[in-house]
Formats: sequence, structure tokens, C-alpha cells
Amino acid sequence: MTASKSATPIPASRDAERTQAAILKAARDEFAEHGFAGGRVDRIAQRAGINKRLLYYYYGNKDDLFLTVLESTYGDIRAAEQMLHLDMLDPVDALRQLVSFTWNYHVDHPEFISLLGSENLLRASHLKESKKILEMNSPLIQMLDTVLERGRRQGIFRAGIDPVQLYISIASLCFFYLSNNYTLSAIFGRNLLMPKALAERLSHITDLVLGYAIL
Amino acid sequence: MTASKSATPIPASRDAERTQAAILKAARDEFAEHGFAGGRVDRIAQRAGINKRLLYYYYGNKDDLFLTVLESTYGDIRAAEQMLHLDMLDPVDALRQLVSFTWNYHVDHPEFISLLGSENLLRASHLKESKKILEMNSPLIQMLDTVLERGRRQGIFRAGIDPVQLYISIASLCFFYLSNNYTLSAIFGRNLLMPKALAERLSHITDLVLGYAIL
Amino acid sequence: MTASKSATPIPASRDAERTQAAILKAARDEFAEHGFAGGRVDRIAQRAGINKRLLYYYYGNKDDLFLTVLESTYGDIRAAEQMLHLDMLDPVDALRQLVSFTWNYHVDHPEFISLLGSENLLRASHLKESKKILEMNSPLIQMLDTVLERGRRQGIFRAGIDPVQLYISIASLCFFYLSNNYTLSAIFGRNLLMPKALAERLSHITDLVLGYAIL
Amino acid sequence: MTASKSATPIPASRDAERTQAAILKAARDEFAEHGFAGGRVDRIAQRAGINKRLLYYYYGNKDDLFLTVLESTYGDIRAAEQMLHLDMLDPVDALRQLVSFTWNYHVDHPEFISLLGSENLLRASHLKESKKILEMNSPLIQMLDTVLERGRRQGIFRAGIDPVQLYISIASLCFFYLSNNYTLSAIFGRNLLMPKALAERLSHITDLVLGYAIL
DNA sequence: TATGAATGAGAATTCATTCAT
DNA sequence: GATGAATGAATTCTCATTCAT
Repeated sequence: MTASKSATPIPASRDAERTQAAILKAARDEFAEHGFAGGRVDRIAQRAGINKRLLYYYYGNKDDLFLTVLESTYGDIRAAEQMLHLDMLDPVDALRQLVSFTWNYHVDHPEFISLLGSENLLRASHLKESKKILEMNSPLIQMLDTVLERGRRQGIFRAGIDPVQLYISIASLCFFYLSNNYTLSAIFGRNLLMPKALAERLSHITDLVLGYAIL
Repeated sequence: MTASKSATPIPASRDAERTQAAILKAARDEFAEHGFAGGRVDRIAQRAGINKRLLYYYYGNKDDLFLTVLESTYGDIRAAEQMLHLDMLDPVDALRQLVSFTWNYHVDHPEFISLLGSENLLRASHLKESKKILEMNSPLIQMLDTVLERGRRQGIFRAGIDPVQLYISIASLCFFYLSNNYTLSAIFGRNLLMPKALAERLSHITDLVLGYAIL
Repeated sequence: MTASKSATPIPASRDAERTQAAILKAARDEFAEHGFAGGRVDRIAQRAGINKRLLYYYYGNKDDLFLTVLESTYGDIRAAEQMLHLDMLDPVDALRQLVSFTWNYHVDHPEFISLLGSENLLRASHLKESKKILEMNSPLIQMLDTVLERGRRQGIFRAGIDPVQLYISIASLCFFYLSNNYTLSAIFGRNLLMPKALAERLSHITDLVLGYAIL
Repeated sequence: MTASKSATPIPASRDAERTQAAILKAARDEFAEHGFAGGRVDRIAQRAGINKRLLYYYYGNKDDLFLTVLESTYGDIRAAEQMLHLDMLDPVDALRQLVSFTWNYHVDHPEFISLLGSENLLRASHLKESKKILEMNSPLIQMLDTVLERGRRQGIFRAGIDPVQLYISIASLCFFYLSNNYTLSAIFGRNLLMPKALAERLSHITDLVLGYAIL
């Protein structure tokens, strides 16, 4: 029994998968670099090393492709979030950990920032239509809620902190600094992306969040 | 507030200044609504009620027009900032005032958020070339520095707060919530722009900033 | 000579080579008729019976298309020059032959005159960038040099004739009469393109060149 | 009696004349540099330091302005030709003089070459409509005819030389070398406008014409 | 005589997308 | 599954020319 042919006839479909993955990666790069409106279908095909027609075959059109890119990008961050085990840490360390995870993820994934920025400029016109996105609930809100509750019970954290608000705030403090660093740099005339500046920023955000949460 | 002027596009009748202002206003609206790449020169001319050619006559090209829009937008916020008199208030009130001013300005000027977002997606390619922008220094950093120093001397505020970091943080907390509310809404399945939500957000930001600054 | 093909524009039906040839031919006609600045991309597409977009697909832009037209035009004359076998003839006949070939080629190819005239008005801005053009060396200079040398050795031709100067002179005498016949006609009030006038011109040029070369 | 005011009330009209002259000069430069199609009315006004509207006031439109430029350019060369006194010289010197005059005029007036080249590309569409141009007869044909006849009678020149043909030939030999030097340079890979090259060219043309005419 | 403001028609070029194989 | 050929509708920008003062 030759396993290769009878059991799993996937060679062709494996190629297909690889092609689709190549397109998706190319699209993500292209849209991250130029935004949705500035992204070029031609360039995506070129980057992926495939014929343009194939892109339409697999993804329908530019809008659908962009949505798929967004969904996969969210998928990535959700997967990374799963790796966080805030319940193993004491509340302060957990909060610190959440902040540094969020910061580092943003620093390491500029395409995430760019894609979200682009989609928001479009008033989430793509994501609004997505069913998948609602199913990809972030575990962070629940995690954060638990941490805050634990800290409060231990008398360390102040009461009444809304985990959604705090989560948004942490995201704000990380995202904005990086997304708007270009205009901020132009205005302040100082490079905000130097390693030292990045380290200082993380330190500041941590101080801010802990200073607020801790009684 | 006479309603007569707001609705119809101001007809450009041999009044160069008015025509230029009409074009600038139309461009700001168009770019705010669709971003730079998505903004259409044709539509700007239509909105301004002028011939497209005139737009090029006065502003050169789309890029230059966008830069002018950005500069004028910064001019507006700088003018508003001048009205703040934080030195008249005690440190805590001053900080509170700064936060609420920043928040309200962002809430009242969605075009500011949109234009900045768009320019950052372009890596500040327009602003980088601007000489004007560097001359339009924000008085806020200096104001904030003074406030922090006063609070520290009075033993109210913690020492060692970097005013630039804090200023960026306040801006982050305001800007991001509004700029990214579309995707946030899609994810949380809840409308972040309802009046109640906006009030809660301001309250949260204020708590966060004061909780951090106050010893 | 089947008349079937010449009149209607060749429809471009998924035959890339034919389409490209049709575009090139249409471009040559258009530019010959209206010059580079006066030539219209729209009209070229129409003449070629193809969609304008396709023209950009194959040739990049108007400038590159014009350069390609120039190169192909030079290619044509070079090919024709290859057919001359001056070495088979005695020196006087060879010179006579060179003159009549040059004259007839110019008479038969008004587009060559027009295209060169246009390019020279642009200070050869296209050709200067061409690598191909330098590789397409004319065999004529070498041929002429040999003929002149043979004639000199036979004691028929004068010594010290620069073949490049003479080649340029022959070209001048042919080209100018035809290129400038419009203004010359306007000034002299006489039609220079009548068959009789053309024959007289060739006769004059031949006399001039031989009268100079022959001792 | 103050002569300035009563007798000649031309100050205003003198300004007008100066303005018209400035426009004409600017137009000549512009068209010489960019050709008719490439010439810009805006730039002409700018070069002349006047308002565009004035240009239309004085010259009607772009086509009429170009025709005026052509006519004035012809006027200039006709005036220069008047200065030639070939009848004072012996036939050989007269011919030599005619050649060098023609050559030098072309070398010194590149705008003449450029403007004629441009107009011929347009099939003399402007000049054809000109009445003035026919009235500006060149004295050269008559002069040359006399010279040739004198030389023939003295037994120096060959018989049967058509003065119009020879005149066109002399013009060809001068004009083409300069008008087409750009493409010739690109093809030969050698600069044809160096002083030494120019001197050699004049020498060659003189040899050619005399070699032909002299028995 | 002189001018700044304004325009309609048209120019090159681009883009996402579909057709035919 | 995969591809090169082909397209219609826009998009930015330009130009000669005219209007109103």
C-alpha cells in the first residue's frame, strides 16, 4: 500500500494551500505598507509570485482579500494572547505582564498597527461585515477582570475599575505611540523609535497603569 | 449663528481669499472622510463649488493641498491650546483641565483624528517636508511641565514625571478610543460613541492620569 | 498586394505579438503625423484598434513608446542599408548609388523624416537614453570610406575626404529638401514635391556630390 | 512750445511697443526652446513679465503669435542678407562668402533652426496663411544667379547650375548639421558642436560647393 | 492699458477586474 | 489550477482662453 497516493491525495491541495498562504502574506505586507486604498492588487500578485487571476480565484476581490488579511491578523494576536497565563501571577505582576505583552506585541508587529489604522480610517467597513471576528473573542478582558478582582480582594487594587476601559487604555498607550510616531517625530523633532526611547515608553506606560490601579 | 452660510457651498465669485478658504474647507472635509488616497480632487472641487482647475491654480497639486490642510488643522488646535490657562489653576485642577480639553477637542474634531491617522499611515510623508509645522510649537508641553513641577513642590504629585511622555499618554488615551472606535465596536459589539460611553471614557482617563500623578 | 489588410486596424485578439506590432505601427503613424508633443495616446489606441490600457501594458508610457518607435525606425533603415553592396561597383557608380539610395529612402519614408525632426526638436531626449541605438551602427560610413579610398587609389577621387562629413552632407541634401519643403514651398511659392521636381533634385544632389569628389 | 507733449504724444504708445516687443522676444525664446506644441502661453507671459491677458490683447492667440514670431524671424534673416554685397566680389569669393554667411547665421541663430523645424513639422500650417512672408523675398537667389552667371562667363564655373537648387543645397548643408546634431551625436557618439568640429564643417561645405561649381 | 480670477475640454496614466485558453 | 491578454471607468493634472474689474 503506497501511502502517498491512496491514503492522502493532498499534494495538489497542499500546493493550493501554499499558494493561498503566499497570497495572504503578500497581501498583508502590501496593505500594511500602503494601506487599503494605496495597496495594489498587481503588486500583491507579484509579491506572491502568482498570476493575478489566481488571487481573484481564491479571494474574490480586493475588499474580501483585505478582510481576510484583517481576520488572520486578529487570529495571530488572539493566538499570542492565549499564551499569557496571568492567573499564575500575583495581581501586580499580572498587570505588569499584560502591559509588557501588549507593548511588545505592538512593537514586534507594525503591520498590525498599520492594518488596524487603515481599517479604522474606513470606519471598519470590512470588519463590520465579518462574522468570524465576533467569534474570535479576546480572552484578555476576562483575564484582566479576574486579575483586577483578585487584586481588589487582596486590598492592593482600587475598586471599580472597568476592565474594558483599562484594556482599551493599555492598548491606547501602546498603539498610539507607535502608530502616530511619524507625526509626533515631525512635531517634536525627535526620533521616538530608538531602543532607549522604546524602553522608556514601556516603563512610563507600566508606571501609569500600576500607579492608577494600585491603591 | 446664522444658518444661511453653512449648507450651500460658497460660490467663488472673484474673491480669491474666500475661494481659497472654500477649497481648503472642502479639502479638509473630503480628506477627513476618505483619507488621502481615497480623497478625490474632483469631489473637493465640487464641494467647494469651484472649477477643478482653480484648485491646482491655488494649491499646486493633491499632495500640497493635503499638506496645507494638515498645517491648517494643526494651526487650529494650536490656537485652541492658547486659550488654556493652566497656570491659573491648582495643579490637580490644571491636570484635570488639560485632560478634559484634550478629550473634548478630539471629540469635537473628528477630522483632526482622521487626518492625522491618514498622514501617519503615509509615514508623515507630507509633514516631513513642512517647515511651518516645526514653527507651530505646542505650548502644552511647557504648560504641563510647569504644572507638574508645581504639584511636585506642593508635595501632591510624584517626582520624575516626563511631561512629554505624559502629554503623549493623554493624547493616546483620547485619540485611540475615538480613532479605533470602529474596530473596537466591531469586536466588542458595543457602541462606544453613545454620550454615556463618552462621559465614562473621560472619567476613566481622568482617573487614570490623576491616579498616576497624585501621590 | 492584397488590399484586405491595409485599411482596417488589425483587431488584437489574444495574439500578443500582433497586438504589439499594431500598437507600434499606429504609434509610428501618429507621431509621424503630429510629432511627439502633438501625438495623442488616445488616437494611437484607436488606430491600433485596442484599448488604451493595453498600450501602457506593453510599452510603459508615451515616452517609452516613442523611443521604441524611433528605435524600430532606425532598425528599418539599417536593414535597408544592409542591402546596398557598394563594394561590387566602381567608385563613381558606388557614390551615385549611395546618393540615390539615400534620396529614395527619404522620399519613400516621410515618417522617418518627421520622426527624426521631432526628436531633434526635443534635443534627442529619448534617443540619448537608448542603449540599442548605439549598437545599431550604420555600415554606410565604413562602406563609404572604402569607396572613397578605392576611388582615390584609382586617381579618380580627390584625397582627404572625410567619409563622416560626406555622409552627413548627402543626408543633409536629401533630408532638408523634404523636411523643409513646406516652408520652402511657402516662400518660393512653388511645389517642391512634384515628380519632376523630385527627379531634378536627385540629379542636382548627384552632380553636387560627384562634382566634389571627382578630380 | 514743449515738444514733448504736443508734438509727439508717444510715451504711452512707446510703452505699448516695448511691451509688444517683450512679448515677441519671450515667445520666440519659448517656442525655440520647446517648439510650438511644447511652448506654453503661461511661460511666455512670465518670460515677458506681463499679464497673460495682454498677450491675447496684442496677438490674438497662440497660433497667431507663433506666426508673428516666424515672420519676425524671417524678417531678421532677410535684413542680414541685405548686408551681403556679393556683387563686389569675384565669383569664387562671392560663393565662399555666401556659404560662410549662411553657415554663420545658422550657428548664431539656433532659434531660427528650431522655429523652422517646428513649423515644418506642422507642414507650415502657420506660414501658409501668411501674406507677409511672400512679400519678404530673399535677395539671395537673385544675387546667387548673378554670381553664377558671372563665373560662367569668366569660364570659371560650370554652366547650367540652378541657383534655387544650389541655394537650397547650401541651406541644407548648414541647417541639417545643426538641426539634427542631437540625433547625429547620439548615433556617432561624438560631439558635433565643438568649435573645432564647427570649423571643419564650414570648411567641408565650402569645399563641396566650390568643388561642384568650379570647373 | 492692464490684471487676477476663473473655466471647459482634454491630456496622460492608473486601477480593479474579467476574458479566453 | 493556472495564465497572459484585454478592458472600462476613473483619476490626477494641464492648457489655451475668457471673464470681471
